[in-house]
Amino acid sequence: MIPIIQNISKHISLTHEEELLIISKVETQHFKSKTLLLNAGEICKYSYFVNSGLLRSFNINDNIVEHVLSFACEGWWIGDMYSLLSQKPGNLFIEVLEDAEVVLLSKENQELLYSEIPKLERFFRILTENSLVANQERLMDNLSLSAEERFEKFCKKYPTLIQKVSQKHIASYIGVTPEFLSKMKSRLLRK
Amino acid sequence: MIPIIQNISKHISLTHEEELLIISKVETQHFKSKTLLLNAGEICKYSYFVNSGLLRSFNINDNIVEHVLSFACEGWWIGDMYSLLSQKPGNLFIEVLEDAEVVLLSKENQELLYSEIPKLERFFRILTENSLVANQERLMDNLSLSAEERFEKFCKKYPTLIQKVSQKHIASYIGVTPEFLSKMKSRLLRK
DNA sequence: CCTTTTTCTTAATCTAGATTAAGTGCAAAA
DNA sequence: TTTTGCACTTAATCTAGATTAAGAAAAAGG
Repeated sequence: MIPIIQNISKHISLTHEEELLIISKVETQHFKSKTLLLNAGEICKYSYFVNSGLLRSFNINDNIVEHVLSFACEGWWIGDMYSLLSQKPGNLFIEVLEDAEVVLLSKENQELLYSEIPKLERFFRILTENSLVANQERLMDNLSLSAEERFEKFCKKYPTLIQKVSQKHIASYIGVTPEFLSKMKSRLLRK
Repeated sequence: MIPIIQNISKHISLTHEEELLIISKVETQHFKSKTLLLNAGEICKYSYFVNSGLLRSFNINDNIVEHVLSFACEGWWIGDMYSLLSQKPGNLFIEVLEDAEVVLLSKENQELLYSEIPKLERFFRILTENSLVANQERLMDNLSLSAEERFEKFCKKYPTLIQKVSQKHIASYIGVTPEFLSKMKSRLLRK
């Protein structure tokens, strides 16, 4: 079964015609590691659904430090929500970390699909709600937990990512320097 | 015009019957300052829409330190999204900071309204999307900006809240101690 | 009105995590 | 095979912001 249809079917049920319509409105592309799907300053045109491989979104602040907003591997959606919704230039980069097969859904087609298949409003509502819940938890964790606690939580929550993602990107995600993460790791091992 | 209908009408258009149906499914209540609408450990039953007054949601970590997740004044929605969606006990408190008139929409009625007025899926999708965008920005700001920059951004973004919200709650929202916010303020004034 | 409680300020001291710097290991290019 | 460039480690030093403490100011409550 086609992964993106499978993903959507987790929350709503689709007729065969609806499935075909959706498939006709997306395109699948392959990207090599290190490709930038989106550059800061650009307007985000697509929602991306990952069939295989690994992506990340991040920004770069005034001091030229990168901060990872999210990772996306198999079965995850990624994009620059701000830019996609407002159709203004965003601050996010989206980069391929491991050769990836990605399904692209353009904003226009997404809106077209909303009008053809109103149930999709529900699907994306639920998707966004879950994303918001995860984001709120991460925000509160950043406010109230120590770096070590955040790291341990990350390991428990995303065991598959720890294998795949380089340490410096994990450091950036949990909000510490790579040096400090390295220090924490050896401290944790010594226990 | 009824504020909650006005709010919903910002994103979708409602017939008169639909308006009446919505109104019949919500209840309006008055709460005194310091009332807790929700306690950590409880299951959140309602989405709250603020007609007047001021609320905040916050959690308390192991060290008994409070962290503000959000404020809500006139025209804003608030709730414990995690608990509301999962119907599991949450970690958020929702407290009244200024005597408030609040519209309560129960989860059951919200779902009933989704089936009666499918357009509402769209409304809450958009509401959640906007909330997610704001949350992502705040998260990235916490990762990449200094406390002073976060404070200045807060002042620009929520000029009305600065008047109403006590300094210790603003400190908690931007992620510093009240002492340090006080120090920053006098430092900024000296410039 | 006065009393009590809470918020805010100021200042000294402390620390988690940043910065800087130097070195190691390893894979890709050449 | 050498070289070049990352990713990671370790360690010394530094700093933004926390903690502690105590007084001043404001607000709440009788």
